[in-house]
Amino acid sequence: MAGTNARTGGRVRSEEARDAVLTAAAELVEEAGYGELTMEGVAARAGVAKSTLYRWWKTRPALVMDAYGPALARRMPEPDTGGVATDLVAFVEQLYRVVEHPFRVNALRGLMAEAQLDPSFAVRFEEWAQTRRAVVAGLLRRGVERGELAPDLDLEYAVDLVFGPFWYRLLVGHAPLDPADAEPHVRRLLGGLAATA
Amino acid sequence: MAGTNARTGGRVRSEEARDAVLTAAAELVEEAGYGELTMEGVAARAGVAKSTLYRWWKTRPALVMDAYGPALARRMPEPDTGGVATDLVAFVEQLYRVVEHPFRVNALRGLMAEAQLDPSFAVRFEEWAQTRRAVVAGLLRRGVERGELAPDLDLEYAVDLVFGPFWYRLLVGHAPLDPADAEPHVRRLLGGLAATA
Amino acid sequence: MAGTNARTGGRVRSEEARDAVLTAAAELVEEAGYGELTMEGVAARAGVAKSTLYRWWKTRPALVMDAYGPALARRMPEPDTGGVATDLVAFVEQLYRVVEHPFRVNALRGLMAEAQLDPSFAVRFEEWAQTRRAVVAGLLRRGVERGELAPDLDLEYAVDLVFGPFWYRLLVGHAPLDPADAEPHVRRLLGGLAATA
Amino acid sequence: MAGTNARTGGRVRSEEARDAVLTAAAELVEEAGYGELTMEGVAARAGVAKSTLYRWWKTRPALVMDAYGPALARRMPEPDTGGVATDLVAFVEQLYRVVEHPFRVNALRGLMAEAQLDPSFAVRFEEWAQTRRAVVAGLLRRGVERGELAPDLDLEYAVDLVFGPFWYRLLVGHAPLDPADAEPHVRRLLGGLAATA
DNA sequence: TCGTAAGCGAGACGGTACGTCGCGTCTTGTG
DNA sequence: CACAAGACGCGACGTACCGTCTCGCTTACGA
Repeated sequence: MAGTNARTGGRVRSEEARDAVLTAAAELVEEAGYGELTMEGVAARAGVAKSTLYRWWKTRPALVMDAYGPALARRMPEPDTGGVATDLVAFVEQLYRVVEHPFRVNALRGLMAEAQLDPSFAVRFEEWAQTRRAVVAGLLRRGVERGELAPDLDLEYAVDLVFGPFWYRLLVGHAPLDPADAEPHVRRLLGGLAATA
Repeated sequence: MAGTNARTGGRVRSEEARDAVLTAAAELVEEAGYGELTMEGVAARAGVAKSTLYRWWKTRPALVMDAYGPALARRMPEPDTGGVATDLVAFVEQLYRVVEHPFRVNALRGLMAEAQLDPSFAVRFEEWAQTRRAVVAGLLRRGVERGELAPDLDLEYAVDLVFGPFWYRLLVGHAPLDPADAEPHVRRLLGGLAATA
Repeated sequence: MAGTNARTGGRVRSEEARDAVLTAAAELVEEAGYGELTMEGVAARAGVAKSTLYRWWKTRPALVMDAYGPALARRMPEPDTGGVATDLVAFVEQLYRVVEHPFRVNALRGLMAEAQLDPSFAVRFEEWAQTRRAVVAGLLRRGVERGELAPDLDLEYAVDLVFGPFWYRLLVGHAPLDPADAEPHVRRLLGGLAATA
Repeated sequence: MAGTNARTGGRVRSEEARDAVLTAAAELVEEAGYGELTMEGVAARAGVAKSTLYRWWKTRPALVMDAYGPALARRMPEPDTGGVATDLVAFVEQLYRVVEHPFRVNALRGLMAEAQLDPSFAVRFEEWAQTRRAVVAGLLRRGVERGELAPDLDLEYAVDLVFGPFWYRLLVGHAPLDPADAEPHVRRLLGGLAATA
């Protein structure tokens, strides 16, 4: 009665195969980079038929999303320390800490690239990005409610000010991302660029 | 004396072929998007041999860079109105105006994607990005000198605050870019997020 | 006591499924030709599980054999009119009449093809062919006994002279098979090619 | 001016590759049989790219036709000894001699099978068969002109009487083909089945 | 003015990966 | 047991582009 999906008959999906695929995909991204990852290669390393791959993951980015998405999302706590400054610093520090896992950086960059090249994937990618944005948006909203932030704040743009520079550095590589910069960056963000004197 | 490189004969490069290629590349990006652009396709449309293509452009992004680079770089004046606020608004407005040329957006996104997938191109792309960053950096530096901006400003990060959100919106597509937003965005940037009361 | 084979329970075979499969197979041969028939396709059209198919028919030709074998064998009376000429004409006419059922032609050609590609099926196919040869052989043997045919007749080759041209036309398609040709063909066969004058 | 095909530019076709492919195809038919031959396998053995294979041979039978056609055609002399009996015996003997090359038998059977399964190939196959039929038809026509054969001879059917039993035995395998049988077979063909007494 | 040294279109070449299809086997229910 | 469902490993399919490589032809310079 309360059955979620009404399967009747049919061999059950092999968790073994699923795990092997996700592991293989993760390993290949780590070793050779997202650009070098091929469906063929994943299937071979996982000891799995290509048809099985395509049965469950229609495209390459969908696969990597599944292999990396959880790992990437896990590291996304919603800090709630009572002050927007400390909340933001905590979040941004965690954000910048991705550089401590170069292969995750690789995956992130690859997924972002794919989203540019494949419109159908772009949709899924944006959805994922929205889940991350929601965290920061919530955090900022609390700051507004507490009167810590400008009441006329454009939340959308404010969130962009957090993620934008992060992605920009990640993608262009002109400057390093350093967790130690989280605090000064947030301070600047809150205080603005203009001279206070 | 005049010729620096010591050519001693040989057919001269065909400007006709060069133009046909760049036109074809631009058209293909416009019509089908950067992701669909292939060297094979460009050669076919341009009525040019593949060997000619590869003689002058080693890779796909190098080609698109040539086809769009000028257009992308041209519209990047260094405003100098005497005030950092007006300078910034002028620049950012111009920046956001790229959305009025959807195919340029397409090209920008494609080049960014390629930079993620092809490390050797990443270098060229970063160089190009630096030329754009230099404009903003100069503009901000003048602001500091004039005492309009905080004297301890981290120029690098400040530039990221201008370009970061721009690219982030361009790439993720969660929110539109609107030249009309240039002024409020800059105002927020200068004033910071914190409540002024 | 009544049952010869000692089945001790278990669901009984579904005649419904059997019929659905044979019908589907026949239809597919008719519609798309033997070459396009697949086990997968038959199962799908019959609304039957692949496992059921394989339980009862090991191979594609075995299936088609079951679907068409009866129809092909049925119309093969052993005429016995008292004269070899009339017997032969009756048989050959009946043989040529297969062209009135194009899908049976299709099945015959497909089975012949399969016999060339699958050695294990070739055995079954030859057995089937032998049952048909036996009819003609018997008919001819009676002719020899009655003194109508050459006493030193090579029966094997004589039978080949009946079936050979039939199959050859069926398979190569260079000339039509026409039941009306049965009589002249038999006359020529009996009289030989050499001038009688 | 008299140029047969007006090629202008383009790398010339590699005879090396062509030969490697035809050799590989021939070897594979010999070793494993026509049914086991795959485009993939031929390409691998020939050390040639699959794309090269498909560039020149659209289908598997087209390839085997090219690999075996010449060999099969070479052995097809047009005997002209002055008498239809000796002409026929010479031809038929040569025909039956194919059994001395089991792999050619394999190829012939495979091609015949393919012609049944692939309508588009059937056309090419019939054309090839016609070239062989023409030889026998010519031979018989001379016999008619010389008064050796019945003047009202149905040439088409007469040719079928030569090839039909040959193919029938080749395909069904119920009886061996023996070059030594050529003479008696032809004798029977000319004299007919009916008792001469 | 003529030879040499490019550039050019054409297009074949060896490759790699693509995404699909059908195979025959298997593992689940349920009847 | 039979059966529907359907996932699985497998192998070949035919296609698309890749980047490289001959070809024969066409320019332009400079000796």
